[in-house]
Amino acid sequence: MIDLRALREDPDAYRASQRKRGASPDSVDALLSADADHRSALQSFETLRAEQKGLGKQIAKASPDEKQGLLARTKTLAEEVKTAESRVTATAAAFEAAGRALPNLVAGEAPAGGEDDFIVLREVGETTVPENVRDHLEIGTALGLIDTERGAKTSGARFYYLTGDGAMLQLAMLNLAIQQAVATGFTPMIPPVLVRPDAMEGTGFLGEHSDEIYYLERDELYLVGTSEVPLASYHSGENLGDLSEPRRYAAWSSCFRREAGSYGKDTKGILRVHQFDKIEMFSFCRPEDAEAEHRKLLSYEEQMLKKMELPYRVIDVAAGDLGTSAARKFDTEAWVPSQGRYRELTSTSNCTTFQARRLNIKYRDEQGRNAVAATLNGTLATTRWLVSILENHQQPDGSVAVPKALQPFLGKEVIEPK
RNA sequence: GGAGGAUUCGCAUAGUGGCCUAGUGCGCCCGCCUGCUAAGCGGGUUUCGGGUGAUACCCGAUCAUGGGUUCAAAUCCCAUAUCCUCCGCCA
Repeated sequence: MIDLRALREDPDAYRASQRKRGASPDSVDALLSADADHRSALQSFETLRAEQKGLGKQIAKASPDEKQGLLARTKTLAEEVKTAESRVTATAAAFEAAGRALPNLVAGEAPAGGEDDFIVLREVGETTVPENVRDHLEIGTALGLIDTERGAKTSGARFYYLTGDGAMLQLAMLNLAIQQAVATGFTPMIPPVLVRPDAMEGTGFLGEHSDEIYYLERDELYLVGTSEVPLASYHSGENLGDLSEPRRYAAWSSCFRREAGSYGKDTKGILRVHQFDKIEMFSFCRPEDAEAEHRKLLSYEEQMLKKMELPYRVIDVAAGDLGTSAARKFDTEAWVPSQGRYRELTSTSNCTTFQARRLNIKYRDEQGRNAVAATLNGTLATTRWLVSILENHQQPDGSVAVPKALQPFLGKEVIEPK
């Protein structure tokens, strides 16, 4: 949800933001007129209601004779109040719908354009394609780390088992990520992954992503596609005090995605699956600190990538490819030798006050007034990372070298063929 | 699955149709008093929206949520949600 006062003050900024996303600025004007309708309906209702309350007080004190006269007038007034109120309800619904239709104001620095208009901020590490390169599925199958056939037998396409050292490798990576997060001031969390409609709605996932979400109809619960949902919802409806320090959480969770509309895309291996595990960082902070916090989340992601000894690049995602809630987004993409290109491993978004406004998350500002907080999220590790780890660390003899940082968890330096 | 109870300001509670402009206590904020501290005294303190740019003032909404009855609802009626207790079933 957009800041309406800011919108009224400077609608052009929002029109420009829409154009930058490649979306129509008409939705800005639709919201403005819905807002005006709603406010005028509110005002006429409030005037009538004030009159009704005043008369009610007179009646309470009036003598029986006077009462009769007053009652005649209040009866018609009651009708007027009722119609005015229903007009308020109707305009409010239209206004809310228009409000939901407008995505967050894009940050000034974010590049304009669509999916392909990102800017590469930096490339780190050397990308190589080994001779006789094998993809992660070949490696994983040969070493007994990944079993997609039995995954399909049990659950269908895009499901898999991680087995033996494959399971250990993932646990090692997730543990390392949590450890790093705790060391940098995050509170570790294991959140619920089944959530109610209002939690899903509040984080904005029921809009553009609704096809992606598993829904348990009998129980009216959604399976989360990311722990961003339960983490954002954690403080919903709360006032977080002065927020002089950001509140940071890092959650481990399984994530579930239907991958509707991705038929034929990345069908091999574990690059795109219905269920995976993830460590997600989430920050609540003052709006003025959000940009610096965003940089921090990005730097934590890069730290993890370096610990995994992966070549990667950082991109500044273009406006048209931002989510509804994001004002700016940085992705990191790791090198995948078998494909000869970079693939997204992490994504960090600055949602400014957009998400928190919907979830009603406040803090107390310098003047002691309640104000809307900012929220940010970022990925610290996911199952997909295994793709890049296995492929970049494959060795000519068929083994895979374990990154140094994971060796203590795994108890070995190399995963050897059996 | 079944039966009961609960939901009121940050917390605890009072409140059975107009006296609610929601009381009280705790907490918190401001002040007074006082060698210091504690205590005591006085004042303030739900949240959201609008007038409106404004910390003042005025208006409206807000007693879990949504409907209804009424000139008038925290209060009466209906539905729903959540929490708690108990029973049953299951791991």
